[in-house]
Amino acid sequence: MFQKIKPKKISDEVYEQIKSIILSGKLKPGEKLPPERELALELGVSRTALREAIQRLDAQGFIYQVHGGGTFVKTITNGILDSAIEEFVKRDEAIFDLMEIRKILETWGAYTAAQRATEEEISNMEKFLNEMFIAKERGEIGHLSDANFHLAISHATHNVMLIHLMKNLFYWIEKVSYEVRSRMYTNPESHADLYQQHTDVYIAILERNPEKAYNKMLTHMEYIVCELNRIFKKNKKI
Amino acid sequence: MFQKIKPKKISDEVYEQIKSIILSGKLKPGEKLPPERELALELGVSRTALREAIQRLDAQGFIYQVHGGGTFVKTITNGILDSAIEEFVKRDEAIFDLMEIRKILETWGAYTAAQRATEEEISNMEKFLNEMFIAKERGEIGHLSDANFHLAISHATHNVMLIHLMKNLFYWIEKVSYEVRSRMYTNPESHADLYQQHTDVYIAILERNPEKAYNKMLTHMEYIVCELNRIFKKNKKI
DNA sequence: CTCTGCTTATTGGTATTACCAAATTATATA
DNA sequence: TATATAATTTGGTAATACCAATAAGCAGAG
Repeated sequence: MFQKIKPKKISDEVYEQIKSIILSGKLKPGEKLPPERELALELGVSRTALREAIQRLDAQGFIYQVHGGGTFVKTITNGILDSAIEEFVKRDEAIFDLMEIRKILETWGAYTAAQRATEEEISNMEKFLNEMFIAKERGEIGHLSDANFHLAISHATHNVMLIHLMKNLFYWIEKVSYEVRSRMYTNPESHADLYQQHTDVYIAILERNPEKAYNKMLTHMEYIVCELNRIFKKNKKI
Repeated sequence: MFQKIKPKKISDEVYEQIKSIILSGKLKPGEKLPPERELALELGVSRTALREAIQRLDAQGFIYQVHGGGTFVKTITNGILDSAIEEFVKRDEAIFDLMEIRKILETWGAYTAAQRATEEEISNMEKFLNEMFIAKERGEIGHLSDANFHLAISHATHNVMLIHLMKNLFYWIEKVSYEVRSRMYTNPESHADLYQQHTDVYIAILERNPEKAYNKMLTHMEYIVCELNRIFKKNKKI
């Protein structure tokens, strides 16, 4: 009934106004904003509050500033700059933290999928497995099918939290798959190894063998971590 | 041959330093940064330059500020969990899916904490364990200490992603603890059982026994799920 | 007329000081 | 022990000053 009142900072209001003007097209990419001192007067605020708004606009990729030159609207084709989670996952170290999380979630996921998967869900896994095979034969990377295969397994757990988690992590799962797969692009044997590992997981789920599914997924995850260690030339405790 | 020289603003350097500290896990979600005047002195910059850095960190989702209260590290994994959390809000039963995920994350967490915990982290766990004891003696519910104890274990894994995820889930962990504990409020024996389970986990970590820590946490989690089943009078596949 | 170098003006970046306002903590009182 | 009040802490904004990078204007040489 009652909404919590969140008082707005002056710099927040300035930020919203300038952002709105940019997004509406009134200020176009490359165009210059009025000089800070002038704009502050126009808005009826101090340079401090204006600059704080401008820092936020800068951080999110709307504008850029040239010392002594002026403040300009950025072209938005580059998109908004990375959020905190994107900055976080971008780092090599975070990939290993993510792999630790994935290992525990996805081994359990395989175990539980072997118990709970419907025929349709198993078919869905097979579909992505087939796509990986085709990609292998064609010399394609196949990272999208790989990530989708893992997502299909999480669906088969019927755990809505895991499904949401895996869906939201999908972009980074795909990225990891890409990193690993593009390195073994030229090595058909590794490609075949990877395909075999996914097949082993699939067969264990098909056989309704939870322990086997768990172990096969564990083997796969550890293989990925090894490859990542090789790629990043790092040693991380797992 | 020649690289374009991009001079760094002071506020950019401040931003990079604070960001790095957060991403590395040295500052954990919910933790407070030093007050601005103090931090500016420490960094040897003006409050103006510091605040400009802080606005950028805020804009990207690393930190948040409370007027009169302080500057705090934000949970970075909000985007990963928001849609899953919406499920709990909609359906009470979804809490069982959360418990499944907690079971696997926290058993691994206990295992890994037993391997990696520093003395300070173990002390921190003990602090919350003591608070639970005092709550038990005083006939208080003690759900906040309970949830903090679990969070402290996740801190000891040194997995930054898990730390943020567990902090995101803190409210729900606390809520589960409250539901379970307030039912056994009048039953001193159950209260003692719960305290004992937490103590067992703590001792296993103190003893640096990963397998034992894992098993004690598993026992604890299964106990909680049983209690929740009783409370919800529901039968859910585990 | 064009190019180069120098000077001046403009504009972003930071520092300092002061004060306001919201939250937190400490203290006094019922 | 609980509540109300006062004091302190801490973020938010304003004003002023000055530094530093860029842009624009101008003079002189070729």
